[in-house]
Amino acid sequence: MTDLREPARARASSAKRQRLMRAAAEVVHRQGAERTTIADIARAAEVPVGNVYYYFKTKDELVAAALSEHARRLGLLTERLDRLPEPRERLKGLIEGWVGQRDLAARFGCPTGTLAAELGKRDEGGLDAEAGAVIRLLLGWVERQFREMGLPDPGDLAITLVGAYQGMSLLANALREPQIMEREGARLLAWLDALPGG
Amino acid sequence: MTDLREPARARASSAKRQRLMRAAAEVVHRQGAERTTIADIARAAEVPVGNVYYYFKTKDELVAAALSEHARRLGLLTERLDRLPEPRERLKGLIEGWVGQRDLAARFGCPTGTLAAELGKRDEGGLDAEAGAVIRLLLGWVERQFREMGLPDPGDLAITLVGAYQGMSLLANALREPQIMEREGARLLAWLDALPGG
Amino acid sequence: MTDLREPARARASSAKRQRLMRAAAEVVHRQGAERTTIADIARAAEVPVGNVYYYFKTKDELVAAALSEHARRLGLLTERLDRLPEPRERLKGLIEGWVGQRDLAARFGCPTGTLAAELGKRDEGGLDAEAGAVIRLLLGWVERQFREMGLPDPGDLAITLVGAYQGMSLLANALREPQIMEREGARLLAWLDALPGG
Amino acid sequence: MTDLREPARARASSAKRQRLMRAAAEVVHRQGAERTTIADIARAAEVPVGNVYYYFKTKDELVAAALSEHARRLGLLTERLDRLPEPRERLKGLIEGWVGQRDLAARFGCPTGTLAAELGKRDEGGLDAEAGAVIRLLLGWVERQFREMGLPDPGDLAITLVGAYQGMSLLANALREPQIMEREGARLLAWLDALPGG
DNA sequence: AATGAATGAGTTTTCATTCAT
DNA sequence: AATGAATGAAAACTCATTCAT
Repeated sequence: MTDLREPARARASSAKRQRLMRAAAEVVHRQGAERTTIADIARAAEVPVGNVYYYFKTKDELVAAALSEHARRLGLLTERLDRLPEPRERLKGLIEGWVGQRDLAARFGCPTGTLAAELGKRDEGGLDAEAGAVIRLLLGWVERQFREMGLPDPGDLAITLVGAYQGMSLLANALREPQIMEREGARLLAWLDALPGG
Repeated sequence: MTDLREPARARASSAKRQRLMRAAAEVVHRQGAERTTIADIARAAEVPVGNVYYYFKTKDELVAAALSEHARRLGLLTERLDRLPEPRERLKGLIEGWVGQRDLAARFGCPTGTLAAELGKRDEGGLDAEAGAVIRLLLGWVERQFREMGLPDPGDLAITLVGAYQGMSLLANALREPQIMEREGARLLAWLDALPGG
Repeated sequence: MTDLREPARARASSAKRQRLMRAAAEVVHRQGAERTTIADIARAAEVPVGNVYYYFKTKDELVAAALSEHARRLGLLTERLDRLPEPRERLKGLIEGWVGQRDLAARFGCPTGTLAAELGKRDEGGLDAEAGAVIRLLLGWVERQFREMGLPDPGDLAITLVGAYQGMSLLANALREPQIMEREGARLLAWLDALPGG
Repeated sequence: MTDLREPARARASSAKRQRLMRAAAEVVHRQGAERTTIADIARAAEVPVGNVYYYFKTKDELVAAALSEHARRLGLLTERLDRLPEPRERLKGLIEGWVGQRDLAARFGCPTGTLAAELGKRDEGGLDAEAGAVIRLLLGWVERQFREMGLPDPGDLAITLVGAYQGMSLLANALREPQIMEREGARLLAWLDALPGG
């Protein structure tokens, strides 16, 4: 009775599109892009298969949508972390976030990393580049924190930190051992603390 | 006409089996397990499609064969490295090997790591465990070197080193930047040198 | 605000209907009935897809509309030609009109002829008969000219002339050679001139 | 018991491929390329749908196969006609062949002509050119006969004759009147007889 | 009348696996 | 052991038509 007059159609459509994006992100994370069928995503989003194509013209567009959903979530996370006063604290918050996801990571890996690995095997479509772009978002944010700390080669440090995350996710996943995330997370926190800078 | 025919069947079969394993390793590395068809592997191995099933009863067995081919190669590498007198030198040799593969890694990632990531999304077949086992081989060897160096927590150190390798491979691949392998490789070498122990 | 709104609905509907008919004629000529989607026509007519069904209940009705649009255009042409005093001149005008369309014909064939050929393969819906009817309009008009010239078997002559047109259009189209229209057109003009009669 | 030792596989495969080509030619002639499904052709050839793709990788290849089947049949016809001593007699034989097919033509048009018209609406795939090539085969043969008769502009005469055939087929088809084929056939025979030359 | 969205049946295509020699 | 061929179950995608306002 309150917002009923807002454009119902646009709302519904938007909502469905969002549902599809989220379902795509989830299902693709769990099953991989190749093993995920449109029907899987449609089912997860509770949308009839035929209707999916009204919102996304091809399966690749849905995979791209999954990627931007991950980018969006990354944006939400960094936005929250940006409220912390110290860059070092922000980075530590990031790592704690990673460790907090250890069970999911040990089961399915990093959503963006595993997707990038899978898409990297293609030589058409350009989806691989889109996956790379999402990872670059993360790298960029991390680099900014290191720069703000006044450290030299913040780009390299970002590669090291994000690389460690990707590596520990992959190992935790391959060995199905969430504890790897904990141990490596602790090591990274200590490493951060040992770094000089503000 | 004398000894040439004796083990003809066995020999031929063995040779073909090997060709198929190697082809599987190569093609799966480049295309991913899911996007690789039996026909792709057969073509690469120059074996008629129908004949593949004489050697491997299912596609999964071929993927497993690709994994053991990677394990075999890892074995060859560590065997060679084991001839070095110092464990620290062996580890440095390992890292140099990784960096030497930077272009391949930047294009297709680590063969075992990307395969493990892909297979990790399955919940049937147990191939994921086999991928994990290959990675464990590497971890075990690395751990032995650290232990031989007399360092505490050699298992954790192995996770850190191998994790760094997986992470830098993934980033190099996702961003298509082989230099990442060089820079991170240099960092790892310096880290090794800075470690105490024999 | 006075008379502008009176027949607003009818007027608007009429205009849209006409736009749709014309778009259907054009697009179907270029793409063929089967390859043309309702959305194609809607887009060309700048009418929202859902709205098309207000004016035409089925796709077949739209194809029929394309046919009557062609009939209408034929009517305009013959009306204009009918102002010429001599039937022979009218027929020559007709041929000149065909030749004038040589580039379009070489690209897409005769609009009615190719549509008749396509619809002729159906055995339901009766659209094939409607296509035949449009061709009969042309044949009838041509026959009247020959009759007015006092020639025997004017119906057969009409078949010959219109058949020559359809044949040259098809060949020009199949070979993508507009010159065929010119050469055959010239031959037909000479043939007409050589015929006896007023 | 006679030819049993000929390579059974090759024979079977060849036979099936031929069956598919013939089925494609027939069904596409009757239904048009666009309205014909792979399943239609498979059914007509009594081949399981999935197996069709062993012989033809795409539907377009099947349509191309239909075209070359028509070319093959044209070759058989002209080969037979070439045994006639006089080029004029050969051409008359050609026309008689056309008239002999009047019922089929009145129902479905000229197989090659209608297919060319349909394919001419595409702008990708190059099938339109293949259709044109088949028509060129016919034009070339006809032109050779006119040339052998010592007539000037044999190419133009060929266009006129083949054009008349295509036109009369189209009209007979559009109006569903086989008699058109007869009347126009008779006219063409008379026209041929009236031409000078050997 | 108008319109974005929804629906579902149909079509092409792929491919692991099996079959028949 | 070897091999071309066969099979059938998916899967992506299309589109006429209908629906809900």
